[in-house]
Amino acid sequence: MSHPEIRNMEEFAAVSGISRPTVSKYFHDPNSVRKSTRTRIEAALEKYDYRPNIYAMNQNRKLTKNIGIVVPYLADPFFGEIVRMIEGRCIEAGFTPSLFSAHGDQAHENVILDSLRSMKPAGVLLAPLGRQSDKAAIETFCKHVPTVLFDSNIEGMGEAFVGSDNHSFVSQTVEYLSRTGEAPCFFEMRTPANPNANKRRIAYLSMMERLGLEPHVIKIDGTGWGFEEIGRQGGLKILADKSLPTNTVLCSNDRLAIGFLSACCESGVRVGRGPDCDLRVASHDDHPFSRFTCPSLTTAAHDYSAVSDNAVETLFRLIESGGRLENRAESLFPARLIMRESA
Amino acid sequence: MSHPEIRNMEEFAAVSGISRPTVSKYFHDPNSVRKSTRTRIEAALEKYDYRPNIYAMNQNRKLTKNIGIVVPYLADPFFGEIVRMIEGRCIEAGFTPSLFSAHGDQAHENVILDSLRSMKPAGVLLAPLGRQSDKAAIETFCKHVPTVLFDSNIEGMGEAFVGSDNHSFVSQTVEYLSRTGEAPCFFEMRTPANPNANKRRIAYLSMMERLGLEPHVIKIDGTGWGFEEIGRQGGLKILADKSLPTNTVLCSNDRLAIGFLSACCESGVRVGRGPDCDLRVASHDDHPFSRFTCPSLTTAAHDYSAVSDNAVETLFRLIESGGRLENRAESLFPARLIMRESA
DNA sequence: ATCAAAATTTTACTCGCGTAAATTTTGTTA
DNA sequence: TAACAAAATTTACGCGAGTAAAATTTTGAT
Repeated sequence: MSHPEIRNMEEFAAVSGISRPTVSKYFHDPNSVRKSTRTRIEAALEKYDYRPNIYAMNQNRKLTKNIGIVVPYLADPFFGEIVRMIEGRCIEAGFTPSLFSAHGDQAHENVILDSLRSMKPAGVLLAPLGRQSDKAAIETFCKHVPTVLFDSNIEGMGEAFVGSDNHSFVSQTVEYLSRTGEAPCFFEMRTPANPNANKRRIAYLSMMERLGLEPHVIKIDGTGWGFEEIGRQGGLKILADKSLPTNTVLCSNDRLAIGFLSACCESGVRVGRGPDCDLRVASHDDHPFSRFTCPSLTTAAHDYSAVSDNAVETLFRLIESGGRLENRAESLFPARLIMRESA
Repeated sequence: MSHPEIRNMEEFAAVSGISRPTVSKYFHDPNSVRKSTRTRIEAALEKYDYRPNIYAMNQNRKLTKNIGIVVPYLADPFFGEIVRMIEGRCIEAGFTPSLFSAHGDQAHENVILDSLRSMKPAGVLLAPLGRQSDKAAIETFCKHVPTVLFDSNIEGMGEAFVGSDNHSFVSQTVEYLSRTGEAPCFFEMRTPANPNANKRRIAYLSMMERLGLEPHVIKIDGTGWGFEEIGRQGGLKILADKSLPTNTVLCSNDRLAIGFLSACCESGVRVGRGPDCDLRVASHDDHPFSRFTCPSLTTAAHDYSAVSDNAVETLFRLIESGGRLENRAESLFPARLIMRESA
């Protein structure tokens, strides 16, 4: 343990018999000092458990080793999963990730961007709220901080976008559903929080047209980020109305589908592809809970790790090239159809 | 916008015609300077959008305005919910919350505690991994940083604990289940990640004894934080074995129950309290998804906001009293029985 | 108008570390 | 073993603020 308390790098350098700047070098890269020096520093570290003051460290640095991660809604385990992978990659690369959730609120997102700017991070991975985002605020932010957008794209903002290819999701589900049974209608929120929803609707319409099938889009009411409840209420309503045009429902995303399945259960509608079933339900995202619904949810899966890895790698490239890239690249990863019991 | 770029508080003070230390005071509390001064500073702020360097700010402060929030597993929306409430309270009170998730990993938890120490936070709200936690690391941490434990208690660590009263959860569910049908058996992981699980088992046993009923504890295998999958696998097994001693299953927590329900669905076991049902299933936590299971899950609910509010208030008291409290208080909040369709 | 108390502002010094430039050490070659 | 370039270390100075104590201004009562 530490007999005398070490207060700063000066004192630590003294007790380890090395000059302070050399100790400073050591903390930035242990391999940048002679082996004998390193050994002595590490011996002293054992005895005195000193750690540099991060505030003093970052004050005089042009670029910190911080990386900001911003997601729109952490109570959605989809983002929990993504964050876990992204944080891991950042730490491996020697960065310090800072996590923020807008919790579905625009004002909060702006506050986050604000405090993120003052952190002078090396870079930021931003999954914006989407429709609810304050575009001007995000644009200003991206001008000052090297930013890669992910999950949800906002045209022209950030130095790059990494996400999933919505067309790939929908084309696979629509193709599968219409090949194995009645063509699906499309179940979505009237005012989706997220631009991905719009792309999915468009993909549905174009896919149906290509297959020569008549599209049906069912728009349900509801605002906010409680998608399950919105899906459930919307589901209860259309099931009560018996207004479904087909026996196959394709939900825009898994969280809506989870709510819809709950409505089916409550309404006594049997979901599945068996002969005794009333309805087939499929969806998109491969939400962490989608395999535990009843019946388990047929869906199209994000390539979580490809998206995470690519987002992080893109950000690292961006940081290395000084915060700007020649052209704003959009990387879209294809989906993988996950066949389960619901369709 | 800003004609000349303002680089530091010195320059900003110059353009606003005030001395730098006064400007410094303003940023710590706008009401601590004369109104005329404030007006001039705010006018300058409009023109030059300057913001103090947080690293320089915190370097010379004995106490920062940061609050650390650590949870064991963010992909669990239970923690997403709690975090949302806690962050809100911290921001209201003028603190800056920093969020960390151990992602179910001890090494990661230790890394977090480590980097948290170097942030010199005013206080930390820590929901430890539990059984997987490195007790020594947590003890050391708590000696250096004012810490309030929440959700999952570790005897004697931190200056206080705030959580839910496990006995209240279990007594209500057991009482309800045994009053309205067969007495429940208790479904849990053989090696629970979390001390709450042990308290719940003990509460089950004592409650059953009090009611003069024979207890049955079913322990399923599995490790890690993928509780749903563990519950599902365990469920599939005992349903295949037909080894259930009663027609009523009380799961230790909702995530296990979600997996168990999925197993029931897959095995064709009808869950609910109706006459045509095979099994009743209930649980504890009121997980955000528990109302969307099929059938919806009867459970005992945490008082989310009471726990969040109390944890934050306790931490504020702790900070105000200089980091130590006379005695380590444990605040436990009772559960509320939520009757849904599954039991 | 006067003056002491209170509130505010300024002076002056500190904090802990980054970093360029100067210096010393190390390793290699002749 | 002398010479010398490369690597490592030290010297010396700066960063952007916090903060105690001194100086000043404002306030309020007479």
